[in-house]
Amino acid sequence: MIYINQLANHVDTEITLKGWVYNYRSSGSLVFIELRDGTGITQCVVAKDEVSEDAWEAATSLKQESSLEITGKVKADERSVGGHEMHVSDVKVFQIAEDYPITPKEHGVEFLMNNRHLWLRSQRQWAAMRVRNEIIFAIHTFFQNRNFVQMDSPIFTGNAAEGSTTLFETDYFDEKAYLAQTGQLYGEALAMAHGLIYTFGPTFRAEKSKTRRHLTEFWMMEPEMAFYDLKMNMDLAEDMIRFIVKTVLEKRAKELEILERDITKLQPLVEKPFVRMKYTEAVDILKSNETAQLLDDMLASRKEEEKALKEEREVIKKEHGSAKKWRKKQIEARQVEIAQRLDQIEEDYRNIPKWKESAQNFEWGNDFGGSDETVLMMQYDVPVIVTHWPAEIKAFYMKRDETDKLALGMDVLAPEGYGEIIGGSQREDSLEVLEERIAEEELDKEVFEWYLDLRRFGTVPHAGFGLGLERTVAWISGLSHVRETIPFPRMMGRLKP
RNA sequence: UCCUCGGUAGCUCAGUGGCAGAGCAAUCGGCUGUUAACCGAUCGGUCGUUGGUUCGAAUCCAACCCGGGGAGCCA
Repeated sequence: MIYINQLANHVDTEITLKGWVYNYRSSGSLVFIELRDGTGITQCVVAKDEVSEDAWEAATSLKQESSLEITGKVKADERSVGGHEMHVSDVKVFQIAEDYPITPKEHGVEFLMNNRHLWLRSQRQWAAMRVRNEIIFAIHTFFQNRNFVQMDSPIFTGNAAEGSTTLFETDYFDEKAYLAQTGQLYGEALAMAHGLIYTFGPTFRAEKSKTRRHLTEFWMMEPEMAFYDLKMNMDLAEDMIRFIVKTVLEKRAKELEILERDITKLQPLVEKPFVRMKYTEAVDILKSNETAQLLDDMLASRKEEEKALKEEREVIKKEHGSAKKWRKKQIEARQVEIAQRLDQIEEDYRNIPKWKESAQNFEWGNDFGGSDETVLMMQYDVPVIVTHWPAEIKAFYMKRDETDKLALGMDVLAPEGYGEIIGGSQREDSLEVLEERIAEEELDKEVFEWYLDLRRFGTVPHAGFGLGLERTVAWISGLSHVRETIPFPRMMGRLKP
């Protein structure tokens, strides 16, 4: 089989491609077929007087997503997508697809989600899945090269790991079982067996979150390392993220281009070190005059943008009446764009004062809200690692610093408002302290006995973290919603397809 | 659970009290270099549902259903 992404090796030779019609245009005795075969898209040109009557009949009967086999000579052609073109000598149809629902026009979210099984064939979705795959492969490469062993944590568990989150309950032979919300506690057991391990699998959260950052089923990669402290944990997380970003930039440039990703936003973190700060510093920054000023400036720049957009809208509105048809379309498209941006600005007007208030009045001891993360991250072009959190707002298993007030947790926040992509910590390694915590939080000690064994039999300092795959894919791809970063997203109210 | 925006043709939308509309898709015809091709014609409706106000409701009111964004919670 020859695939479209290998066309450069077959210029001026006759080959056969198998695939689907991505788009179709005809012009009298010429037919242009944009063929996709899973590896890419190329244009195939069929000329009536160069093919048999049967082949011409087949070519003119094609519709979007029809499946077919095309034979022809590969030509280098600048005019064509991908830089190559097929001069067709024969066309064989597998099936003519009738009324493919997703046309090359715009569609709404609900419609596309209902047709997710078909939407995956579209260019942007295709590119996003390729980036996802590259990220997964980069993660495995990174850890395998460092002698980590990939092991799997169970999906059915008998108890919640942290007590706080809502879990999916299932019936397990008349016993209650929950779908795992993290593999971490198991990861710790595995690290005590192999030293360096990572788990990679689906996790489940039954929270009723309807936002662009949440799924009920998502994939998490969780390394756990014996003899690692917080500093080593941070270094590992930073090295890993840098490796992932570097790899995607190198190997998936074409996909990032399809996704219209502004890669200058990713390049800084290939060379620059990440920003590291303690929670207390982060709070100071949030409450600072500089942050307040930044938000005021943001509001002012929105006002200017709004004025400019409204002026532009008036100008093109006048032009519209006497414009030629193609220009009219261009104007109409631009008007939709302007309307959308104005809506966004309208929302910013409502949000920015709230963000400012939330940041200015932030009280030490609280967890950061979504807006606080955004406001903090507006000030950096590389990820920020926040450590030393108030112990009360962090999980019982996190080790505390010498003051006993601060947990040695770390959150890695991605730039551009993508939020928390990593949460991790150095783990509490003292049996006594851990027993105290469990009592304090009124957790059922019984279910943690096996976990406490890890502290009874050769306990060591250790640390680990969890990387949210979909948030990472969204950030690197520049996608605004995690639902486009997984083939079949599961979220509140969405179980099909 | 709460806040907020929305639901009109297969799709994307316009229509804010007085004849149900446009573009795309589909169907037919035209065109030898198209790039979301273009040009002409045809087809296409339970205006989310139920009830109310009104001479008259897609439009106003109420309840409910469904979806988007956000809060809380989190990766």
